[in-house]
Parts: sequence; structure tokens; C-alpha cells
Amino acid sequence: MKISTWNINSVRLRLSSLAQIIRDICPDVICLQETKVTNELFPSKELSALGYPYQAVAGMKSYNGVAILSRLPLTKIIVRDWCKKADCRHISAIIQDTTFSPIELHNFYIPAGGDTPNPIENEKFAHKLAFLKEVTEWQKSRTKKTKNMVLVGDLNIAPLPSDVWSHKQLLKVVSHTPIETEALKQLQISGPWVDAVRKIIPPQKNLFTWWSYRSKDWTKNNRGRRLDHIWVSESLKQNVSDANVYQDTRSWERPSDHIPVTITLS
DNA sequence: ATGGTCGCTTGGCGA
Repeated sequence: MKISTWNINSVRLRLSSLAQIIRDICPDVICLQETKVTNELFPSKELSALGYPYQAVAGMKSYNGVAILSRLPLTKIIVRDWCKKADCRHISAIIQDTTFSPIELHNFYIPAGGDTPNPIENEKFAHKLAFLKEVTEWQKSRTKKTKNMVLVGDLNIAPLPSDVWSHKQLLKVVSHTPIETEALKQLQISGPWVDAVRKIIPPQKNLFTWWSYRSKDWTKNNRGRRLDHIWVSESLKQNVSDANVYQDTRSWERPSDHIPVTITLS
């Protein structure tokens, strides 16, 4: 089973890019973030025609928005609000597969956090930290636990030194500050999570999934960050047989600033 | 230290 995650930055604008990615990768399940569209205007028919009849969608006008597209049936679709905001940053579903027992899938779009890494001066950063804490506490409080779980999304944090182009220069930049990487670690250990991508691609090796639009040539200095992640539960750890990023897409016409990340479960 | 670019929507916000 192949599971991909991609911050698409407008699903309507990049439908043809998504179709190409589908042709190239053939994922069984695709999780999108920043769809930037209401559910009424979500291109359901087009995506169904591309081979994904099972869809879980949580969108709003202009901002945020998450979606799960699947070749396999999805059950128990849940859209959750965090920090008392109905801002479409999380959707979960159970993938009904015949090879594995059911897999509980969580698709997150964690707040970016603004520019200043100080929760007192910057309410967006405060929101990001509060969001992480709330998800962490929620995971700890869950009593009914599904065995097989996968968590994906644009987590907007690059946890490892090798997840950014310069560890030293980014320590005070939102996405790589110690307070964030620590919060992400707490979130990770509050559940059964293993970083599936880093199980395949060694933690020493630089790996990025995002490059800013604010650069004439993103390849020149390769100033990227790994903001997009796929985690699996311990129960699936041994099943992770591949993980990769589709870096070519960043050079396509009208690219998203994020690239797709994919794992294979065997 | 500053400004650089996108997308949605048409001014300004969020990234």
C-alpha cells in the first residue's frame, strides 16, 4: 500500500499536477493539505475519475483545508476542531484494506506559526504551540486505540538538523526552533509513532520537502526544510518498505512550494 | 536588516 501526502496549495489550481503525480506514483491513498476550497467546490468528480472514489474532505474558503483520497473504502471519517477553531486542519478516517487490518489515518495541517518565534508577541506562534499541545493531550487521553495507525501532513516543523539547510542559521527561525522541535517530539512520544520516512532515509542525510517561493532559483542554494511527514504506529514499523520524496515536482510549471512524500507498506 | 513570491480574491492576509 502506497500512501502519499502533499501540501498542494490550492487543489483547483493544481489538479493537472496532481493527475501527473497520480500517474507517476500510483498511490493508494493521497492526503492533501491547503486545498483552499469549500467542500461544495472540491473537484470530487475529477478525482473520482482519476481513480479515487473514496474521499474525505474538510475545506473552507481561501485558507487551509485537508482531504483524503483513496482507492480503498474509507470509514469513520472525522473532522476535528482544535483550539476552538473550525479551520479545517485535521481529518481522519479508517482505511479498509484487505491485506492489513484496518488502518486509522490522520491527516494534519499544523499552523505555520507566523514570523516571530515568541508566543507572547506573536499569536500565530502561540496558536501553533497550543495546537501541538492539544493534539498531544488528546492522544494521551485516548482510551480506545486502533492497532494500525498512520499520521501524515504538513506539520510545519523540521525536527532534525538534517531537516533544514542550515541547523545553526535556522535555530531562531519558526519551524526549527527548539521549543517547536521539542513540542513535536512530545507529540510523537504521546502516541505509538515512528518516523516512517527516516526509517528508510538515514537521519544523517539532508532531506527537504519545502522550498520558499521567495527565491529566484530554489535549486541554487537548496535552502529547503522537511516540513511534511509520515509517521506510522509501532505495529506497522516493520512493514515500511520504501519512502521517498518527489522533488521534480518543485520544478514543474506553477509548482506548490511543497513536494509529495510517499511511503510503501508491504 | 531587508525584501524577496505565491494563492485567493481584488485589499490584504496567510504562508
